[in-house]
Amino acid sequence: MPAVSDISSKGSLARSEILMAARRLFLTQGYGQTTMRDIAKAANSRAPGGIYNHFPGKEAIFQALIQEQNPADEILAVLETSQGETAPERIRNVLRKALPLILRHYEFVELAQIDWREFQGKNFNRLMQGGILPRALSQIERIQKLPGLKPLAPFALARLMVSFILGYLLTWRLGPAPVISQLTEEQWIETVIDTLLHGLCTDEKLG
Amino acid sequence: MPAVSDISSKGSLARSEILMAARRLFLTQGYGQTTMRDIAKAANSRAPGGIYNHFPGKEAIFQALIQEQNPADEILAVLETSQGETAPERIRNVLRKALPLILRHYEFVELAQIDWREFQGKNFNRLMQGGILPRALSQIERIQKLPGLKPLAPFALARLMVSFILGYLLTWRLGPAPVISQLTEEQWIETVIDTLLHGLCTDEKLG
DNA sequence: GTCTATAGTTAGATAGAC
DNA sequence: GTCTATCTAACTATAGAC
Repeated sequence: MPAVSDISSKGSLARSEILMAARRLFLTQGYGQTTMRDIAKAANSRAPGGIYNHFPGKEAIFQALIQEQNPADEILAVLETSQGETAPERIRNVLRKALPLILRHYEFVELAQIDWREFQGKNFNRLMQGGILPRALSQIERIQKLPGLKPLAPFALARLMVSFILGYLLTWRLGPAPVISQLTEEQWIETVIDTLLHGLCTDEKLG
Repeated sequence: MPAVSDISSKGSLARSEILMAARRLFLTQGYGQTTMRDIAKAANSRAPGGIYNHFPGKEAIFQALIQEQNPADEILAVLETSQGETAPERIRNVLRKALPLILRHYEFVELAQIDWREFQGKNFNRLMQGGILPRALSQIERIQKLPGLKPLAPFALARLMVSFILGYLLTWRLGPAPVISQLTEEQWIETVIDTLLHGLCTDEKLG
């Protein structure tokens, strides 16, 4: 039996079947509406009791999803390997890779939302405390010091970039189809990046 | 006894006490963790059974919160009364009013989030179907036709503005204190609006 | 219209055979 | 490590006195 604290024990087939079934149900039905019986049945019709050989309880299943199925490494890799001599080039290159990447991991955004509503963001914050947040912030601060940007307050670029990414994700998910289908995903991404870098206005300053 | 479908029956003191107590608990503990007993106790130590004189069940309390405590009218008023000859002026005027307004109603954003996770956005969508979404979209489309903007796809301004607003709200709520406290709320708002209108880059085009 | 008391259900979790 | 069977606790909702 894998010990509760044995994070590395992902080898068990049953364990990952339970995780996958729970993930699907949490995302489609919500956490509160999903019972241990639901999870057991969805994980190859197991017995509910058997789940407790792998997880001490329902919340532990959710915690494992946040800890083990997050895209943090991929996103940090994009930030830390981005190319470009000027800040605008770097920002464009980062967002061109990061936006589609996060879109592909949109389900994790929804898990984070569940964590926020059900557990006050406890599990997501714990994940961030593991060094992810400072690593990301310091990378963005480095970009902010490159040439090509207007003067900005400390961390302003970080907030604006995160703000853009979140706004893009949520409007992608929530926006009514007639709006979203106006452009392809690639076209929307270029539009968003152009707006962040150069704004909406024509060059003759009016506003 | 107020009929279940009698939307106008907000006169009852007990009813609004129940709504306020439920709202507070849903926001702090989450919907799933809040029981009818909790709500009854928080609403002046009522008996749980008494709640059923005012609402047919727990979900009906939540529905009433979404339907009756949304800031849609105020936001539409900002859109529909905004001044300015050019698009950039209108955008700046709208966002200067709308961002602080929505920030003051941030709790409603959280209620919408609960609706999204617990009820697949059913109640929020029902609210939008009542004419709010088309009214807002048509106002933004009118702004997009004013002079001063680069050419944009249909609805692109709408998506970008909503995206900006959502990103601003969420980073305000989720951002770590060291980042958010760099500027005052007014300064952040001006920074966000300037970025949306004119971009992050210096005027010599580099990116 | 509000209370007490409770019915009826279902949840998370456990025990012990295999 | 998985099963069956079951425990205990908590839930929503109802019935009926006042």
